[in-house]
Amino acid sequence: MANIPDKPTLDGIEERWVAQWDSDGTYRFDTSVPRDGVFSIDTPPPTVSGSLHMGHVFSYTHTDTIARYQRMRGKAVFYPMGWDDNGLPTERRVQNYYGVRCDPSQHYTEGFEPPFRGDPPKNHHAIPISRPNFLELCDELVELDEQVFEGLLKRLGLSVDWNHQYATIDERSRRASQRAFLRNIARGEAYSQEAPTLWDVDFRTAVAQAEMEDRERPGAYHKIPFARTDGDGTVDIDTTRPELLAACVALVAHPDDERYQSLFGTTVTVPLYGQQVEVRAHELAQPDKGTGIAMICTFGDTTDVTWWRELNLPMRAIVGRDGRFHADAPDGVDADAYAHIAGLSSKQAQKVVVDQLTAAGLLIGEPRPIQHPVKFYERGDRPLEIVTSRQWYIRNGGRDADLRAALVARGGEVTWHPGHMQHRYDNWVEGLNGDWLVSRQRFFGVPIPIWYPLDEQGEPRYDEPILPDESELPIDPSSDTPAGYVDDQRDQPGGFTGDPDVFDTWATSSLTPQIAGGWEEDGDLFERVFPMDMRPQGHDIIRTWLFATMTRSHHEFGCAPWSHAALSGWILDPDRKKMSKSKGNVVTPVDLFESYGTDAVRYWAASGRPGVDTAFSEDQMKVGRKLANKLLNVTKFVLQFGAPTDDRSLDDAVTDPIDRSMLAKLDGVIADATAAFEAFDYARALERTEAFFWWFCDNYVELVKGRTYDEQRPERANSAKRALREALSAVQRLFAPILPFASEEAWSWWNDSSVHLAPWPAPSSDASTPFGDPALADVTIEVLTQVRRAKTEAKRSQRSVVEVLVVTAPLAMHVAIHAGRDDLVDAGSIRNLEIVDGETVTTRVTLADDD
RNA sequence: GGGCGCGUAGCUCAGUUGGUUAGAGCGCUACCAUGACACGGUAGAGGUCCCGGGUUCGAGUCCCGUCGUGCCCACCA
Repeated sequence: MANIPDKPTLDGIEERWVAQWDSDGTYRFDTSVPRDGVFSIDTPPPTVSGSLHMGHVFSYTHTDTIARYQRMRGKAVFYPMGWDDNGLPTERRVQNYYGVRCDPSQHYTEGFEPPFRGDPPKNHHAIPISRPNFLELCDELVELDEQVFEGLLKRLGLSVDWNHQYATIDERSRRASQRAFLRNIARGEAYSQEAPTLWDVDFRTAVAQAEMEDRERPGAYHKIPFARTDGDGTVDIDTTRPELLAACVALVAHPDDERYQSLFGTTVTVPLYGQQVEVRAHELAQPDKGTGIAMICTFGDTTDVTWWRELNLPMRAIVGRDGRFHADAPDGVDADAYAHIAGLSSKQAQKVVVDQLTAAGLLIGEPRPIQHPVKFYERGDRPLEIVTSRQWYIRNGGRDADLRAALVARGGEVTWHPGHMQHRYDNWVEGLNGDWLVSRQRFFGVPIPIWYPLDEQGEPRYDEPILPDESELPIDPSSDTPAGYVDDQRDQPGGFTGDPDVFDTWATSSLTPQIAGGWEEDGDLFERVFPMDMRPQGHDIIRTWLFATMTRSHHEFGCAPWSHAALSGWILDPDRKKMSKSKGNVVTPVDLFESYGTDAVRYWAASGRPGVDTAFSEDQMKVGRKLANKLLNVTKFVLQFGAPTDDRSLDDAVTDPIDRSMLAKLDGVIADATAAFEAFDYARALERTEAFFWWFCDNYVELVKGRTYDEQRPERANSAKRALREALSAVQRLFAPILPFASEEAWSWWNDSSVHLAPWPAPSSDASTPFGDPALADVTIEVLTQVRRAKTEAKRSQRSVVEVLVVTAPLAMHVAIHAGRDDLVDAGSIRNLEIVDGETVTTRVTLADDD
């Protein structure tokens, strides 16, 4: 305390304060505080297999400002950190880092040493290793990555309580994930089903609706004639997927379509393959598309699935899980014709079929190229196929209007920041067309905790799954044995088999409030933090993370998992395009922390309003650095006068109307900043505080500086000193959530404990009896500005002396000018001041000659 | 096709129930070493608030429409 450096500097303060906060436990969550004194945050777990990028810096800063504000308001802030290490990105990173690949057929090797730790040579062939060995390497690498991330996030100044950490693949998460799922099953909210499923043929896994995206791809309409069975000519259809003719099970047209009325119920013959299919009517058929009549295949797209299901059509599946056409022809299909496409990929098959059609004269005209949206897995490179497979689902309203309505209503229980983001949630939930597919055919993930009995033929009895007891969790059904069986019975007729699949990563990350809050593990903690106060996240994952979390909480607890959802925007390149990964990595966050200081980078982040896409701007960081620097310097200035010795109240000690005016203005700023933070609008709070701060430094401080130095009149000097310290204290605390390092540094020069544990500033007066007139000082400042202008225009120093200043002002303002008269004379170096009556505030400045 | 944003100074953006002369920062220009700060300070130039209607005494702000732009969703024959 009272340890003011001669030359304040921002350099090195991050390292110093991070260490101090760590050792002081400044951000430790007080586990004894009851729920209503807690502010809990459902922190997004970053994917640790990537690198920290500007998007993290941006959105984590936003959350941190709210956390710090709430802490200063006296809340016990539960601010945990999670690591998302569950899923494909980790799987890939482990492969690339160690030069291995997971091969479930391999046996576990005790003490396995990977061939490389980092950067295997390009020509290295990945070594196949067992699933347990692979998972061990995952754990090892994830641990390393997490340490790096923790260091970076501390450097960013996050006020996380590092005692509360979890990883989405750790034992606690696996247990929570399996437990929640078993309860979903018990209540009928989860079920397995053999059904057509969107399938990525490269990843060999099923894909959920939330993970799909449309991409515009070139295609072509092929017009193909189907011979009417009654011999009365042909029915021409348009298709972009002629290779699926063998999978055709019906034709369909709209029930009201005049052209096809007479055809409904009749049959036609599929060209090349000869199967007879019926012409059916369905509302989804669009008369204006193609010829208005379409072929239904099993399956070309999701509409086919709907038609197939609703019209009770037969199945002629031809595409396998590897993306290749089955070896054998489906029922009713000419085997010789089918042999031409057996074993081919869709793309190869299309070429063959088109050639055959052309040769047979069955292609009407040329194919007409079009651009059309095609469904892809968001990580995939080839269009999704639809294959039939057994999968697990969790009900999410996609097939149940009541549940859907209930989930939309849950969305209404959450306050959205910004509010319009709720539309995206509603939009998504209302557009669901199926339940949530949670099983994935991957290795690294939380295993689905299910076994199946095998019948005498060795076939699983899926309708009688064997479930573990909750007390056994987490389990891995591929290595653990269910109660009542011995391990020798695994995969034997009459024995059992483990479900080979793992959960979708969202099935686990949808439980972050439960995992972080200690659900069923630490009941005392859980009661204090759940439902949580805040879910911060990107708006791009409303349909996945946010909705999934809502769904799980709805099923398990019958409530929304949080009361506020804060959606952050994107980082854009300076040219307003979405910032690409490659560009974002050119300048790393750490480089920026070192160039401008962390506070400066946070200043840039906090100037991006909630939910608004924000341009990356080093210029803004420069401004932030300037601001942080100014905060240190003005603190030094104010504190150099020493602590006032009188013990009078602020109201008694601050006697000068200019000082009281400043404090009244400050009260307004505190009220605005508080209201803004209450509405999660850190950007507005910053803006208000910053505007006041520059006004304070440039005008108020300059105006009262002379008086503060004036030892001849201690009463007047004391008023200024008290007002300066009062304002400084408030400003440091107002900035603390945004600029935690500079605020702490400046605060530490005259306080013993952390600014981050100091109470959020309160107005020094209430609205009914204001401290003063906030506008009063501005009259004097306006006159001072005009004097400065005169000096600038005369190209003279601001210190040059004004021989005579004549101020013209309306009579009503004379009181204000008289109030600031002495300060004005001092700040403007004015020898003679006259005040006369007039319409507006104008000045006539007569400068003294240079000496 | 449905939904949601955004369009204010060269740039990035404020502008909270409609209320005098539309603001800030950056950038630009000129000037100043003044006792907290040269990682400083002072001032200046710069705007048909996308366009067109309407409501109103009064519209950047409210209503209708057009245009531009971005995102989300959608059954893709």
